[in-house]
Amino acid sequence: MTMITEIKNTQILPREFYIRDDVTLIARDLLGKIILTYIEGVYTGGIITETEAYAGNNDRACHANNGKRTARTEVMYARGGVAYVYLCYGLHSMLNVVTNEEGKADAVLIRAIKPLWGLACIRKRRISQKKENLLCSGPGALAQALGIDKKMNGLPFAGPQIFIAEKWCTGGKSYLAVKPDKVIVSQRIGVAYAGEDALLPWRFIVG
DNA sequence: CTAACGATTCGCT
DNA sequence: GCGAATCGTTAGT
Repeated sequence: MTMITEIKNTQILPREFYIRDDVTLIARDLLGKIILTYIEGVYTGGIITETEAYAGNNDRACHANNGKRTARTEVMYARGGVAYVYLCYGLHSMLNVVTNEEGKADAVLIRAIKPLWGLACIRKRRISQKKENLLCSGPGALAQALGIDKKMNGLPFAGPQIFIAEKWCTGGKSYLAVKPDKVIVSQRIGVAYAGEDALLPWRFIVG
């Protein structure tokens, strides 16, 4: 009964949010935003707490560096606001937010969230993880917690399967994205192969 | 076709 | 701290 009201009050991030040229700015701005998936009738999600920026040009850590086009990277060239999901080490799905206009292959890797919605379901998906604070920390863990895999590659963050929002209404309550008052900046994880580009301060954590 | 490896995680020492 | 798990993607033969 309250469903219609809830949907109406929810504020999905507008497409313009993603269509900006500075991917590091977007990576920062994503901190504190609300992210959820809707799978088999269950919403799971939380607040974004850690991101990394990857730039299509002049960033050797980026899969689509300097125009590299393969079947896997193709979605990175799409218009911003859709998901880039790929499998890492044969077992972990990585969730990225594609940004910038069509043809510019920037993306933001979501590395961690603070889980708030669908905790029972999240714990079920993360059955092997006993520590509550590690449920959604790390890109592979986070994707597993939210039920994200390659099937979600290319889906828009405007829903209905995956959402990023400024405001989310559920259970008669509304939640606003929180602007972190402190952001810790550091080098990106696991990109040593990128040479000098591995040193770029493009990892952002809510402090 | 083949081989090497990765934007990682977890359990064990 | 170390190493196994595990397979799609990629580049090279």
